[in-house]
Amino acid sequence: MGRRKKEPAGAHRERITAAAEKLFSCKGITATSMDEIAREAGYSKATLYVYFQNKEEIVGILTLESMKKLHGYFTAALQSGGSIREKYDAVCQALLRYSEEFPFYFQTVLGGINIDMEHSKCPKEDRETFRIGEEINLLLLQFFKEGVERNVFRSDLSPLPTLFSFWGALSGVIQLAANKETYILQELKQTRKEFITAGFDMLYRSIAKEENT
Amino acid sequence: MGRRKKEPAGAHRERITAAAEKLFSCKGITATSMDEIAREAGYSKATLYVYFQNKEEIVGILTLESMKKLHGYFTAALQSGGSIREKYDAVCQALLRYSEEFPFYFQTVLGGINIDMEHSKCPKEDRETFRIGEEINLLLLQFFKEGVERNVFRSDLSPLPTLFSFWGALSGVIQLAANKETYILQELKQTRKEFITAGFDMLYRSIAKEENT
Amino acid sequence: MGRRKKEPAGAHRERITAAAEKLFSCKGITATSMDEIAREAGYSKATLYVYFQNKEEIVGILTLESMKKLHGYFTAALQSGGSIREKYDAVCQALLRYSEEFPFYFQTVLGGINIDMEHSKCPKEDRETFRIGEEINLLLLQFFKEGVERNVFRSDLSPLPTLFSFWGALSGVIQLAANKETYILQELKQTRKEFITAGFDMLYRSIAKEENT
Amino acid sequence: MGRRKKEPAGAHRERITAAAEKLFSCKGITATSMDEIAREAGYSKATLYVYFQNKEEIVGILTLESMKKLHGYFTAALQSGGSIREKYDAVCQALLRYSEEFPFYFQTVLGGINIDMEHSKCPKEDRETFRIGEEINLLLLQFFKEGVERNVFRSDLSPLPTLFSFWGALSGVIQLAANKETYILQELKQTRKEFITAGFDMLYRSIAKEENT
DNA sequence: TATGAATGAGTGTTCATTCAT
DNA sequence: CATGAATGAACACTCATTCAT
Repeated sequence: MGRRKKEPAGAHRERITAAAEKLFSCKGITATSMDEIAREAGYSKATLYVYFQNKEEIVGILTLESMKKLHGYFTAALQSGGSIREKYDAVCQALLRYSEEFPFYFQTVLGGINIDMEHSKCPKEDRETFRIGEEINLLLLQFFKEGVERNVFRSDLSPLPTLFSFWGALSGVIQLAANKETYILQELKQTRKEFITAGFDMLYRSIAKEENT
Repeated sequence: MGRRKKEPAGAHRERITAAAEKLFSCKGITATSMDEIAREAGYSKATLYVYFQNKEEIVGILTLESMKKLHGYFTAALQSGGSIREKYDAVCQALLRYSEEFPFYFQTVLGGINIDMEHSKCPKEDRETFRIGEEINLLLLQFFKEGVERNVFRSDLSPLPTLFSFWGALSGVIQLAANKETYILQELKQTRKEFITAGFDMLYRSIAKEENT
Repeated sequence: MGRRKKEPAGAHRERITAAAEKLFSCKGITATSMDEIAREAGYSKATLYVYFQNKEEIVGILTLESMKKLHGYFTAALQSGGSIREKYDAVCQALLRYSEEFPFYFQTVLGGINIDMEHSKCPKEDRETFRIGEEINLLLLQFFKEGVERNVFRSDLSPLPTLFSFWGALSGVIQLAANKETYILQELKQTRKEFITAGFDMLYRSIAKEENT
Repeated sequence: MGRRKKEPAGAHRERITAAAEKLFSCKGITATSMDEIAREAGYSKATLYVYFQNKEEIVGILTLESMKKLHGYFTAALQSGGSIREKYDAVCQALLRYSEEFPFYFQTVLGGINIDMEHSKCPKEDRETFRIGEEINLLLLQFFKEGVERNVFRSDLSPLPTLFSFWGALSGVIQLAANKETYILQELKQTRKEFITAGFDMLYRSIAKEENT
């Protein structure tokens, strides 16, 4: 009868999420079946349902984890003392790194996080993901405002819309670079990294004051 | 029951692709079944396979069609006499319009068109899609060069990489605006159109000469 | 085999059967999983199999227990001194009470108890259930005979078949009342109890002598 | 396996419902899987879903069909000119016959038909089943009233509640007879039919005027 | 040409049960 | 004794695709 304390969620959950993450990265989320995750993790399919309620929960947990990492990357990028421009580069690199580590959540994060996230019905992982997303927005917003105060970023832009537009643009460049890597290499004679770096550079002008470009 | 009159096979194909397009736009490509397409088009499911090898071919054809339309939109946008800025706006609106009319091909076009497109194995529709994509690139490249020549666009940017980066950025803004419409409305107090227009504006600075912003 | 010096294993079994009974009453037998029983009882799922061979055994034990209760109810109903009619009412109320306390065993008891009950293969609980069922039959049979002797019940009916028919009829009325409670309320403007009481009344005439109705 | 030739529309549906009915009768509805129905009908499982939306639809159709038959049996029983008593017997036999042909719908009909049947959401088969059930009620109600008018049935009973009680009692006798057939044979030395007939007889007294018993 | 008929290979999910520790 | 871990077998349902006619 002695109730056990909540154990630090088992190594099983991690093995399973690791397998799922691997497959999701390769083939995408919907194209990955629970059967495949089970096989990859070395369990039977039924075992997955011992540790997770359903596929959605696995996806949700992985999305949350990725979001936490992204938050960490951004925090690190912005805490590094340095010029606004240096921080800008660090932020861009942070998002790039994230997109490489979590290609499919990158899409989800770009695309899917929706309205009622903070409201009732959805699983707590998703709500937490949303909350961290909001924190990230705040982080970047403060950075933008700092840039404006330091006279580096343009002061005629309203911060929040700019932040969102910029986020979209940055993600778009990264996504395109990922999707057309070979094409870029062949036609532009550039590596993906070179291409993206040039893209980040280009986008910098859209928010920087003229004298700082 | 109703045997059709003899019609050019093309008419059947068009009826089918029209039905498919309608459904794809509403529910997405993977969420649309061949059954539904057949019902919508007024044919039996088996008939679809008389006119198309498989679902992929239908998607490919529709992608090609959408690409042709995009080409048309861009051509029109650039032929309209006007300032570079006016053409810039027209080009942006063209892409926006395309993204609204063909939300799912927009993603495909952004994301999926791949390496061996010009090579052997893939269906000729996909190759044609690729070819028109190349033409679009050319179109936009000429516009960019014209802008540079007219001293409106920056001359320190290498044209082709800039074109691609910009394409990615633009698409990213449009995509984000579509995905987060409600969020934007609630948090930014902006309609999607307002948000996107501001985004296009912002991005203009990334390629325009300082004195022209 | 004197080996139960320590914790009475019976206590565990009781906790488990109590949990099972609670859930069976709420959701039905098949809709209740071993997982839920274990959770409700505060044990691990595997532990259930320490104390019970399988789910069937739990059901069997609970059925037996319910049968014992029914036996008790009938005994009490018949021991209360009183007229035949009063005892009749008490017996009916006893069955009604049982059907309310054990809705699912009621169905089992009505429906399922079968042929080879007294023979070899089936678990001893089921055999015991059967035996008590027989005792109940005896009890009711004596009551019927008493009624005949006292000139209250008709003497032209052969006791055993009448008993069974009557048992079926009574159960049928109770069952229908339970299943159509809402319907009865809406169409008949009667509560379930009122309906059932009237039903018991009606059925009384089928066995009572004319001058006693 | 082998492909079928063209057949009159609905032949497939009939083959499938026939197979389903057979299995439902043997093993019960929930214990019968779509796989088994398919095998029994000589189709693949997927084929079932060509002809029926889901398992529920099959059940619903079969329930409706059985209800129609029951309605027919009752109508025939009541149209046969004859005394009230003769009609009474015919009605009882009709229900008995129904219970033999459709043992599981018998249970459903006894038990499950519920409140909102006539309302919005449920499939049209279920609504139709409900409607026919209502018609049956009317039929039997008229019969009861006729019996009262002809001074054969007791006039002190309110018709509708009596009808329902009686329906429950009758069904209960039939059900018990079906479930305990062997037991009855062994202990009562009666065939099921004999037992049931005696039961019907017994129940007749519960509604008949004394002088008519 | 057009289709009615049919299905293999999945999909996520559930659950009673086993067994090493 | 108790359980954490694991699973085989089943479930209802889906869908792109095939083929005889």
